Amino acid sequence: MVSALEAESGWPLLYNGGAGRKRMPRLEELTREERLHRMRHSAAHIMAEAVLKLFPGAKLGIGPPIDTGFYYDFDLPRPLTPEDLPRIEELMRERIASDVPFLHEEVSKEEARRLFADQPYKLELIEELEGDTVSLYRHGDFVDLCQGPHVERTRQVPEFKLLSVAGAYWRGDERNPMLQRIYGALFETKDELEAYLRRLEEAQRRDHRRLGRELDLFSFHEEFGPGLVYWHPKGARVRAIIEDLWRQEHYRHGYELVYTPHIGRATLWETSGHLDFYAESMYSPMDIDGQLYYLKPMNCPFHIQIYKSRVRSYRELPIRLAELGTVYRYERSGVLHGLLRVRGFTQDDAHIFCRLDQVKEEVEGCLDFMLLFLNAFGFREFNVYLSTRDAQGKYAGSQEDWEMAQSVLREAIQERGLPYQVDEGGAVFYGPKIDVKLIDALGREWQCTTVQFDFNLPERFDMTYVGQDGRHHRPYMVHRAMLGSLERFLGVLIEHYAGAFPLWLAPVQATVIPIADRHLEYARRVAARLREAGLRVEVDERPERMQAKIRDAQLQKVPYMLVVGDREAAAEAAAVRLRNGRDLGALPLDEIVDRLAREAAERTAPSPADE
RNA sequence: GCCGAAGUGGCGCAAUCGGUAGCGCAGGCGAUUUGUAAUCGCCCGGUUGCGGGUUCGAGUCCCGCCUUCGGCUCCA
Repeated sequence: MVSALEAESGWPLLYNGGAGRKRMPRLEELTREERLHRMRHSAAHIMAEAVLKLFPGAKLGIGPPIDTGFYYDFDLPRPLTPEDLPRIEELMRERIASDVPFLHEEVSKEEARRLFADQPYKLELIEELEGDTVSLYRHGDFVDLCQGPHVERTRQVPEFKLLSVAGAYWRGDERNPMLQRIYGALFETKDELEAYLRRLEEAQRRDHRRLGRELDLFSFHEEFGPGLVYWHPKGARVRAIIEDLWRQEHYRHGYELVYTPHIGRATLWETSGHLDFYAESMYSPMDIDGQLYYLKPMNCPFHIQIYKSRVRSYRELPIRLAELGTVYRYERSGVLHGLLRVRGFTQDDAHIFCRLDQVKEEVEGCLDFMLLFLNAFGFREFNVYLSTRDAQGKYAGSQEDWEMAQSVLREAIQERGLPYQVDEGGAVFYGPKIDVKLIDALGREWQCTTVQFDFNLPERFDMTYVGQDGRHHRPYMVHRAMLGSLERFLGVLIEHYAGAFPLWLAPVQATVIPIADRHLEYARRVAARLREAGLRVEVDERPERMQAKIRDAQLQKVPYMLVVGDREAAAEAAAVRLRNGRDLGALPLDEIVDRLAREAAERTAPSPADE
């Protein structure tokens, strides 16, 4: 039986073949998400068809939609090069223009095996599918194992662009063969696609690796060790400002700061269990007087020693120990990425040891502290992930403790009105955790804050406190980092601000620009006045033209340029120019000092648009 | 670690078919003393990532290694 609509359009509008057929909803009846999903998925099929045309022997992997487009994985006789992409795009456009329908069918597994006889990856998928039949989608001569749904006709696939070729393991498992993945971007309208491509370019422009060099913030010296950061004076300045604030705020929030060694004997790491479950990330030991010492990948065992240095009473809990602790971890060479993934980094680490009745308040304290602190850097939006245990895994700690901890974490998130997702089974074996990802100016997510329960280490190190009842009790332990690591956080900040740090963070807050040599002396006096007010000021004394000095200060993203010539010197003033190009004209020196000092003290975090 | 691409003065790039490694910026020196995004001239600077090989001759071709970039995997 053919419906009127089907008869009219000339192709079967079937969504589910066989029993329970229903009409495939028209695109305009769907939500934007559903439409995009179909369009991207269909584009992936069309791309697979094109690749198959160019490489008749190609073996197909999978080709799903993703949140900016689609990809498809192929096993090909030769490596793809970027030059192949336009050719594939061309074939795709031809197919889209031909406007053939997407047809859905259900066939028996047996038939599917025949159909995909020369497609080993598809055969593998067929075997793993449940039921006796499998679902196929066909357009033109191309057929793919696929649940769908798809668009009705190829012409409904809108603007797209193939972006890149990359390697990808079959089914994401590194023991499997490496396939070639083609990524494409696809949006409903040309404007949206272009906006997305512009955003990619913008991200490149903000790349912290590039800005780090241009603004003289940090460097890497690969020949002497990849993944190891060298902070230059200006980058170190920004870091020091953050660290100072961090220390100050920790004291204010009831933390005690500690310093611990960078190495510890093997026995420490045996007790902590790191040599069993974390050895892959640890560097080879060094022999000191016949004893093996390891560089620390974590600070926790050291903080535990401080806790254990004497008997603890329930009265002293909670004990909150915080440290900017530098750790070293082996990361596989292919994963290093600027400041965002390094081999040596400084965690803004803290460990809270407390009683059961204090757990909730402590977790809430962590979240509130985090919100307060990250707000100072202009981060207002966060995505929160709650990782819980699942039924299968092996976990340290009792069932009751886990339930307590998970509900405490959940309530803390909910009470703060933070949007969150639960990652069931995402917990590490020693306890449930909250991960907070901040959202930067480009809408990207960055993992920074983490709050983790630990039911393992207190046990392993036999930590105790003496309770009101005079008996020994096991304290609860919470690991917590707010910024994650200073290296990563600085990398995120650089990209967030596109290098244009707000005044309070800017390594150089103002550059005084004398117009001619005869203004040098006055320029120095201006700088001295500002420095007295605690501001970071430089005088550009180079024998350059004023225009060149302005340009350089601008490129260095210095917030304030203070131009001084005859008129300003006579009036005890400076002509104020902002890095966004705005010219405030000449202002009295007193007013400038007040204005800058106030702005710096307020730690305002203006939107990166000020750049 | 795996797949692909790449590595040429500090930075960004060029060099035909294998035939004398160039340019801009930065840097140094000199001149200029300037009013809101680059003043002019001169000069210095490279064993072409490292090691082998092919060749009369290698930045260019071949092999190995290192590193970076884009992904994958990993991220206790």
